[in-house]
Amino acid sequence: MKILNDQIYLTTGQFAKLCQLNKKTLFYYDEINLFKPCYLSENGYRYYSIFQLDKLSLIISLKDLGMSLKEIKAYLTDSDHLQLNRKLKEKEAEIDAKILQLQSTRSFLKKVVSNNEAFQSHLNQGFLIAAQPNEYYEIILPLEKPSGKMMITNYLTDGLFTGHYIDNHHSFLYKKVEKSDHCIEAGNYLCLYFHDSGFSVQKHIEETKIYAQKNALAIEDAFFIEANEILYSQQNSGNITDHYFYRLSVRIIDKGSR
Amino acid sequence: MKILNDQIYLTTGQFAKLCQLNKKTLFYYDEINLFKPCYLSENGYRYYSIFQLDKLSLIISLKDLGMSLKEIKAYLTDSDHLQLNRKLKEKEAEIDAKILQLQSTRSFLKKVVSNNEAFQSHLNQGFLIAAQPNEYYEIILPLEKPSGKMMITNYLTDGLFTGHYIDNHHSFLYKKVEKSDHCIEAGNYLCLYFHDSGFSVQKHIEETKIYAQKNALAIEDAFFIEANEILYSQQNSGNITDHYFYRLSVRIIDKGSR
DNA sequence: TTGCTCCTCACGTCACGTGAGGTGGC
DNA sequence: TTGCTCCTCACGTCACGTGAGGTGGC
Repeated sequence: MKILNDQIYLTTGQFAKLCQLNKKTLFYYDEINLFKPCYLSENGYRYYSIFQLDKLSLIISLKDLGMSLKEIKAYLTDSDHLQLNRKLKEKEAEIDAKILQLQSTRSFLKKVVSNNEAFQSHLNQGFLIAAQPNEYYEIILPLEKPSGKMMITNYLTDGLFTGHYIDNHHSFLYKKVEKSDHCIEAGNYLCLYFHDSGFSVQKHIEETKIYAQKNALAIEDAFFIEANEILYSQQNSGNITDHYFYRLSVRIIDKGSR
Repeated sequence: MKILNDQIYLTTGQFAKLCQLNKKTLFYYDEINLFKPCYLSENGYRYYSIFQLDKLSLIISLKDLGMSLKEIKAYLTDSDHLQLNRKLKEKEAEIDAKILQLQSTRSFLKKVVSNNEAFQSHLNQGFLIAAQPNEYYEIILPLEKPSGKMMITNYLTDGLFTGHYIDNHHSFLYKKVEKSDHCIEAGNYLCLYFHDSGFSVQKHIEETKIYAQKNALAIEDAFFIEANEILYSQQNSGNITDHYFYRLSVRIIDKGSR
């Protein structure tokens, strides 16, 4: 710390500690002319003023919002002042979008956990009957015409959980969405959690039909197959594989409605 | 696209497009054994299954939350399943903290803009009288004992706007905070926006006193000096300097209360 | 004087991105 | 066949982080 003309100056180390930054970060910002000490002594020591904190705070905030240091520099050295204000106001809208994004990430993580828990408790336990609420899906890839264009463009940020629909006439891949015209109707479902290669799915469908008949359960002919690759690859880390944990489910026809 | 045993496989390029990722990112994830194609053909072509999307989605989500790929790999290959679920639940709490952080960043940007606008319209326009609401501050560095420990530890995420308080008996640096014991009392303030080195602050205080006397304004003896380095360095990009744009303000004593 | 801090320089690292150069399926 | 896509390999880049080795102020 140094006092000169009634002003306080901090060394690189002190200033870095104040900001919770690594000293080398300040060296780097100095080197690329993004943020320089306000005073340089004759022996080469860098001195920062506390009044510089707001600017650094702005730099770090913009960096955390995903801007590159080059962009930030362009922002802060733009000679048009009004533009800086305008751009900062735009950033406020961007932050709102990021918050929505984070909220959707949170709900995704929640679903991953509950899906994992379902697989962990039911895998290889045979058939079970489970109530399910309405769920919605969109078709992403009709298996009938594999040459067709794919319909989704932004799966990662947009949708959660993919499945394979099979009935007597159709076969397609779907992804679950919040709301759509296609509905997986609420009701009781006959479910089977199993581990296999996708290639024996048809065999499990046949087994399910037999089981239903033996137990006098009337089932629809629409089968939903969903996979959990997260848990599977956890147990078989890193290896290339086309085997997964699957859940097969088919709706039990409500006797009252017949 | 390739169909094998009723399963659809996508090439690296197709899968990358589906996920809005760069192909090279998938190559890299393969190389570090984080996320591998489920099938590798004899000629070395990578094939991905749509069922792998959920796992990639999880990886990208965790990456966006700031985790390194190494950490994520450790997460996903931990043989203890329950731990994965527990860790993911922890992440949900982290997301809430991030949302709060983003909200405070947004309010910081707002303040930066309105502060800039004030400086832009009032700089070098002479004295003006402005009404101010209550504001609060904490003392961060008493100038009397520069050897003392600094009191703030996390300025960047925590506080906004630094200033210099001067009256007949004290001189210290403060930062503004949401709420504290120290208050800059609401009222009308005599303000001067000027550009200078910090070193002539005393001169401007004297000028202000003279101006007040001439105009029959009773003022307190507590002067608040705040700097705007963001706008200043915008005009003088990259150069080392200890000059800033300053605002000096002093409260006008309410005549009615005398 | 001792220990701490400052500096520069060179190299490492993380997570990719960018061509070059060659092969291969519709 | 043409054009598009696939691959590997090597190198570049961004934003630092990590020592090495030497100086300098309380």
